[in-house]
Amino acid sequence: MDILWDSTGPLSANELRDLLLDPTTSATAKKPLATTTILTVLSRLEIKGFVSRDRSNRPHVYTYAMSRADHTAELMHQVLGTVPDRTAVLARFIGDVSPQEAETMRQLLGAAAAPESLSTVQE
Amino acid sequence: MDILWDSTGPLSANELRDLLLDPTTSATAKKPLATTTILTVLSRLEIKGFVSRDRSNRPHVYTYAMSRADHTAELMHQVLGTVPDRTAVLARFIGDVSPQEAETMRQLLGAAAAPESLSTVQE
DNA sequence: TTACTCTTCTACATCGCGTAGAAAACACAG
DNA sequence: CTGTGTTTTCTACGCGATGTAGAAGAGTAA
Repeated sequence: MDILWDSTGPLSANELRDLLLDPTTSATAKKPLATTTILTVLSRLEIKGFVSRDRSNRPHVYTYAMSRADHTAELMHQVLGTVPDRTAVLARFIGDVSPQEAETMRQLLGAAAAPESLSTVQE
Repeated sequence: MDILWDSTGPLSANELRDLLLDPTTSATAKKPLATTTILTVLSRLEIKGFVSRDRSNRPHVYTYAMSRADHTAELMHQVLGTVPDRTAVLARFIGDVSPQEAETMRQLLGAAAAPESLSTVQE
């Protein structure tokens, strides 16, 4: 569901529907969906704050409210937030990342060492 | 649901039921649940591999199959696995942890630097 | 064998989600 | 203005997961 959307930019329901048929943009080749289906889904996503829509022009165009990376990171934080012992979880988590990713994280952490430089890079 | 369980050790359904009433052990003060309810839930959790049960003695006792920390960490990995650009997500994720936690992670990463020392500490 | 405890089976309501039809709201050509 | 095609909203259905529990079956100690 989110998968469909998380890839592209501002789109109308019909454009989105077409993209879903296109194997180039949609990994899992889908069967055609009714436009209303798309609309419904988008509405629900809007309610949940995952997408924002521009109502000014008739074919409303929708945009994600949060980049996929942001959203996923938030999810991870949420998951992490469900436990009392965050450190233990982080230990397990880190124990399971690939060496490359560990390196990546080390760098990221090094960079964000000072609380001042919290300006996360916008992609 | 998991919340109820994730706190304690090997328990029987009835013990668990009682614990759920006890505000000491259960954060959100609940209303009494039927024992069968507990059993049902435990069975379902067993099917999903979240708990294991000892059938040898009559009041079967149940234990979590995975520590909460492990489970949560796994969840986080799962979430992370849903995206193509893991680095971006990690960047956001790390950008949002508290300085203390960042420090913790730095240490954890330092420790696990060499691929040999993958022996995650068992709690 | 009985009486009591524990477990399994079955069931029902609710919820989120994927899907879409019917109807309402629009917008533009005549 | 009015019809006609497009877009959006309302409503709905099926499905699977989940919370809840009663009825019935299995075990066990007396």
